Amino acid sequence: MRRLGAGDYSAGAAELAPWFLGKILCREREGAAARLRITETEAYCGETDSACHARFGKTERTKIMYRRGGFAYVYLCYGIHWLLNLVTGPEEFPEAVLIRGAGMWDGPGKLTRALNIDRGFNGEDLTVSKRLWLEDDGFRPLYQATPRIGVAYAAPADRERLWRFKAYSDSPSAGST
DNA sequence: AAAGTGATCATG
DNA sequence: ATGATCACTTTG
Repeated sequence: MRRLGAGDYSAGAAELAPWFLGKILCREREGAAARLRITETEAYCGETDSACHARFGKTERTKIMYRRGGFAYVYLCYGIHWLLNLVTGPEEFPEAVLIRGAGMWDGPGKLTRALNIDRGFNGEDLTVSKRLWLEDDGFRPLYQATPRIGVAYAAPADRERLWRFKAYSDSPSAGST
């Protein structure tokens, strides 16, 4: 069991999104740590990705995406849901991976609701945080890649990219090594 | 199928 | 200051 460090977040989002599948999302509160295996992710890849929040450049909201990988990017979606993203890549490359499902929760909004993750986690450094981090226990699930959800506004080429990754199983016994 | 919800961003 | 937009969820 190993906490992910800055080096683990240094590749691009499209490469890391499937790699995050099977990693363990750890949320500590009131002395107890919830550990949920990540089952679904999506990659958002920089200013040239017309589905990415950074498509209009660096703003107050997106500036966290321009930091080095390993920070959390948390934003409010549709006025209701806080969505958790993992910033990836080197400084000044605004890429991030949306966590769409983990453990028993499918849906990015349900997950953050269950874990009490809100705007207070935006900018959290997951490589050192005492309340939110990722661990690797070696499990690598099989997965399928599909187009991303909810990006109808993006250019056709970006809509079609297979940047959504879903594990077939969150149980080590049913997956590969 | 469609509403509910409010931060964010562009415009004035 | 105002209006359009939106990486979702729930209800019918």
